[in-house]
Amino acid sequence: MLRSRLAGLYYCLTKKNSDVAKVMRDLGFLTEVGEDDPNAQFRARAYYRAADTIASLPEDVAVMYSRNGIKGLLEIPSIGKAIAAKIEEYIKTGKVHTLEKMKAEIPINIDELYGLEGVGPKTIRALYDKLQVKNLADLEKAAREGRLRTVPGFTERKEQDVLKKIEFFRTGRGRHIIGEVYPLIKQIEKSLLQVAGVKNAVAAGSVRRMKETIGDIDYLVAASDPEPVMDFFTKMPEVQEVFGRGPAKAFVRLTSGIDADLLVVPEESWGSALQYFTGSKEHSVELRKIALSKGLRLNEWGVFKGEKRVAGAAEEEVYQALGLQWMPPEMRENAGEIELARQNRIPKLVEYGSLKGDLQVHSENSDGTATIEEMARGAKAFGLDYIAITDHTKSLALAGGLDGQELLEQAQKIAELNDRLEGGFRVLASAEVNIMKDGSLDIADNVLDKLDIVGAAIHSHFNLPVEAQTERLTRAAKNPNVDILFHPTGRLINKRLGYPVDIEQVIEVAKDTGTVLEIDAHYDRLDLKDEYARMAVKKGVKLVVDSDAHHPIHYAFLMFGVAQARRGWATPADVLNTLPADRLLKVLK
DNA sequence: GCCGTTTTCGGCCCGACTGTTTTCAGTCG
Repeated sequence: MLRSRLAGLYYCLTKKNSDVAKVMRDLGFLTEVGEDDPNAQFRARAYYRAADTIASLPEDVAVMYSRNGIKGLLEIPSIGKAIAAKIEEYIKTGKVHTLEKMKAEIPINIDELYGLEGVGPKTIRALYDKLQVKNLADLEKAAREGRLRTVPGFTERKEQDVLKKIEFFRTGRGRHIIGEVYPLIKQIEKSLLQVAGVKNAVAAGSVRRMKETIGDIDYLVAASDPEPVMDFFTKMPEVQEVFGRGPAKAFVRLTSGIDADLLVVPEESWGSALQYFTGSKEHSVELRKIALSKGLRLNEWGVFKGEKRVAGAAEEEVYQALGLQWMPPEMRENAGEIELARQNRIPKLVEYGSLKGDLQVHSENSDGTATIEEMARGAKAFGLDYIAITDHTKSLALAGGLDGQELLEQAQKIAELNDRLEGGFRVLASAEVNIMKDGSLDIADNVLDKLDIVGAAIHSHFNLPVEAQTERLTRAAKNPNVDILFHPTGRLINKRLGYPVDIEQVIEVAKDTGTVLEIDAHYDRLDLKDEYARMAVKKGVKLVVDSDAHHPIHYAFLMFGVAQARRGWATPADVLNTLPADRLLKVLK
């Protein structure tokens, strides 16, 4: 008895929402693949919905279960009796009988086959039944041997398509880091605006929502005659291959390996089309349900009452027709924003271009490529009023880290530079102090307290267990000289997960100590990520958005950091470097 | 499988594009 209770407790502590959500997604997927009855798609959808809900819960379902049992689970929307029982089973035993049975019946590699573009559940079923295709390798082999075309629905051409898609999937070109493709996206947007007859053009989709990575680019164009736009788009020099083209929609792959869609609508549908093409899908689905409940119908062409269009030209009027306040695209993830819109309580988010300073900037004195003065003048030209020079410290030898004496000398030079700089621009003496394995710092407190501002960061021992890593980070936060934790989770998007850390505990400690958490705006990092930024904002922990510039052109990264702050629902009051330097320093005292 | 100011049963978001379908299923966003 005791043993089983302990086992239960163990699972409670180890099953994260992402694990439970994965189980739900697998159940949904196998339901779609394995069952033919017309209701299967709705059961699958119920599983997917539950997965999404669980993934975005602020607290682990396992913890909620340990507190209130099944009853607690049933209070979660889109979780009913059957799914609650499965979650309970999973928390207690680490398995779900139904799922195991399905997996035994159709032993396919879900992770590999789910999400392969153009190959849906029905196709996967046919492939398994006819050719025993269980994974990507099987699929590739069957395609190469020309066996795919024996499956109904497949032709030689589709066989070739599958091979291309496998290649695309393998080379990891599925999702692109937004900062890497943003210039290209904007360049094409601009050239679409130049096409004769075009009234408006914008990259919608995840680009407009400013997600950290994007799957494809969704261009929306307003024009009365789609033909010339379609022609221009499919023949642009950036296009490698045209996948499809209808009267008002086209799909292409660009030479840079990213897919782009185009939709052309008349001006009177611009707003509804913009809403539709911006998404997220989940957000749009909710809007359409609201439309239905009001006796309306929402699609990309407008909001309709019967046959009559009652809104559609502007996004604002679409939301208004549904009884909702308009909201910034960065919030549209169906994560509570619709309820706020209903109550007219959408927060005023921190604005692009509203940052007055940048608190993580490197110079050539460590691993930067410009002098402090060049970084200062670059920041001024960019429109900032101050920067903090945060060169690395001595234990980061690779980056040419400074020791205490060198930091103090640098502070003296910064003071002299400030006298020389015109227009009230200010450079703050600072450092990106290295957090050691035990959470201590590599620079003495009697040096740190002479700097204007101190950031601390982890650059080593990434593989400590979560408890040790959390302790290490919170110990640094508790040092009264530390003002900011830089890039708090250490992740590199698409390259490195980041060290394991209990971010909720870090946020708790930051709240107690008044430590500020950074959103490092470098597009590789965007750390804190949107979700964690929102947790911090919710708890009242202050943020700063920094470029992590190693050259003056890197100040342009700040917009991606502001985007993450906005995705975290941060207002100007939540982001301290929207303040002038003197007020910022006062807050940090 | 979930859910209910029309319903505890019968719905479940909506439209475009593709292929070989000559009236629709599969897939996508």
